[in-house]
Amino acid sequence: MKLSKSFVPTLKEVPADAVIPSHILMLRTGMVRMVSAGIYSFLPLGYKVLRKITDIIREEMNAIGGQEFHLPGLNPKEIWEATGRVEGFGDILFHVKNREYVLAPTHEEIMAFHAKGTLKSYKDLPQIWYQIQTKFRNEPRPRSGVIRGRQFLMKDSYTFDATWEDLDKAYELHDQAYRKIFDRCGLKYFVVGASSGAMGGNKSEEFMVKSDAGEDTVAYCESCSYAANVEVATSKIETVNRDDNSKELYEIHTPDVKSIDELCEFLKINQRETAKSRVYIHNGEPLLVLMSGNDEVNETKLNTVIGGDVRPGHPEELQNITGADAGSIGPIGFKHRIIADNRLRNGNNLYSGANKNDYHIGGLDLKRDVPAIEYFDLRSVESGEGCPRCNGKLEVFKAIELGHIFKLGTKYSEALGVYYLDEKGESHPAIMGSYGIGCERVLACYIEQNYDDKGIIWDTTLAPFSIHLIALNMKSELIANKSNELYDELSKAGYEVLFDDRIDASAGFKFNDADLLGMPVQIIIGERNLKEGKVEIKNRRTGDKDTIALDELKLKLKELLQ
RNA sequence: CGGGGCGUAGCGUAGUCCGGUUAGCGCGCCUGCUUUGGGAGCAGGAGGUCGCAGGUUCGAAUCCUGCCGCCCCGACCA
Repeated sequence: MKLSKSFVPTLKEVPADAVIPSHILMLRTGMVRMVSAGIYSFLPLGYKVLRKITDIIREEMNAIGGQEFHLPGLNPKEIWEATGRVEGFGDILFHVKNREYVLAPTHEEIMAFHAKGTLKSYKDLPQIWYQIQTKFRNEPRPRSGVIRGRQFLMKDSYTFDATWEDLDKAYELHDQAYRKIFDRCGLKYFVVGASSGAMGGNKSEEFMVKSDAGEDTVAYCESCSYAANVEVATSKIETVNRDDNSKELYEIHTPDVKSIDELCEFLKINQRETAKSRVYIHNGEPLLVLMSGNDEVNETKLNTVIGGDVRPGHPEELQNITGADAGSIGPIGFKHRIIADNRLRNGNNLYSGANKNDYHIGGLDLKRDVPAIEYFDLRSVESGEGCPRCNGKLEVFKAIELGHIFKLGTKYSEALGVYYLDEKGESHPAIMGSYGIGCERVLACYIEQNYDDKGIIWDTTLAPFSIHLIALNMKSELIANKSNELYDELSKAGYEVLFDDRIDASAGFKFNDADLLGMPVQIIIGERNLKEGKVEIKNRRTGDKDTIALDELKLKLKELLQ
């Protein structure tokens, strides 16, 4: 492709609205342009890369027996009402104003609709159906460029099986296919076991990429690949001491001491000798949660453990319930349910609030003084804590979800009537699985992992072009002729070549554009070298430059672009 | 939906607090000449509903009211 005739609007300056590297670089390289919040147009260069990603996905899906569909984005609302998901999705679902249609945010319903009455016998199963289609979700806050959009491209597949064992196989096939896809795309990713949330169903795994732009926080162990969302992650930590002798309870005057840090400072003690109190309102009743030192209450874990409605108490409520303000609350004299984090189990000689402002108590023995206490895992793991599976250390960081595989079960087949007859002629709902990949996220994550201060660094697999041919001065007849000749020759040899044949762009301008666009190999045609029958070849990733004879070029390219 | 920031030419911005000529600058764009190994030089030129609507005023980018849009943090989220 000749740059002089192409629409590749690169930007020298950083657009004000872009913050994360992938967003900035996708705008600067002219891959995408925003139309509205969370709505992007893909320009030719960006679309070329997106196509390479979907081609890889398609190949790997076909390899496990997937059959590609093309489904409508516009869906009758009726079908969505059948599964209760008009309500389920709520404001996330886009509604069409002048018809009873919705814009599909995913396609379980439509796939099940097609399966109904056609997958009639166990002999028709299993099936793997997939599509690569635009989804619509009215995200309250689109962000990070293409990573969270209101309209986005997703590969979604759905499996229909007769038995749970067969579902396991379909799930396993997807698991393997996803690993191949992300490996081929050159991404560093990891896999997290997750709860399946609003999708309904049993087991699920998320394929994640570490990134500050991520929306999930995960704990990961480098040595054994343990990975879990912090909402469920556990770690190996030391529990608090239980001394041989329990002291008696005693009151301490602690003026203006509110936080655990202040208490530790005031009493010259370690935070593990303290029990922090947090008051929640659970189904209308007060609930005291005790944590060791500065450990934070993980509200997701709390919710899972006790169920129902939970919220932190308001300041006035705390005063009414305990007679004290936050910072002076404690378990002694608290007349409602008390639960504590496992770390505090059976601790004694602890310090805690006295339910009286400016007073704390010492000598607290949870076993003796709070007999009705219940222990649960309630804390969030932190970086540096021990991996629960091996002797490694956990790292806690933000991550982007690239793909998600679910064992759905029979929710949709039952709601939409996808039943088959088994060998005995008995009717059963088909057992479904659902598997998604965010295609633009693959692109954005690749860039997040492969850039430098000059621009993007493409590997050959996803690169829009493998060779960036730079003719330094197109007004020189020698250069113009030779570079055009090379362009034809390399194109015929099967290389995808981006030819910077712009007549008025200066050398430096072309170099910087080439580094920004980031094709794996640059071939630089300059007058000096050319007069000696030589060209320069540059490896974008390493920055290595070689001046080589023209007749060595093909060999060198083979070496660099294998 | 809560908090914060922003909206001036294609992009990046100054001016806004404290109202007063023709709204300034850099990049980009157009024309001509020169230049071509790391974002060229000179000369000339085009391009603006100052987000929108209303108000105050002799006079509004600037002050007031309402609305819209965009970014960030939080809440929410396959």
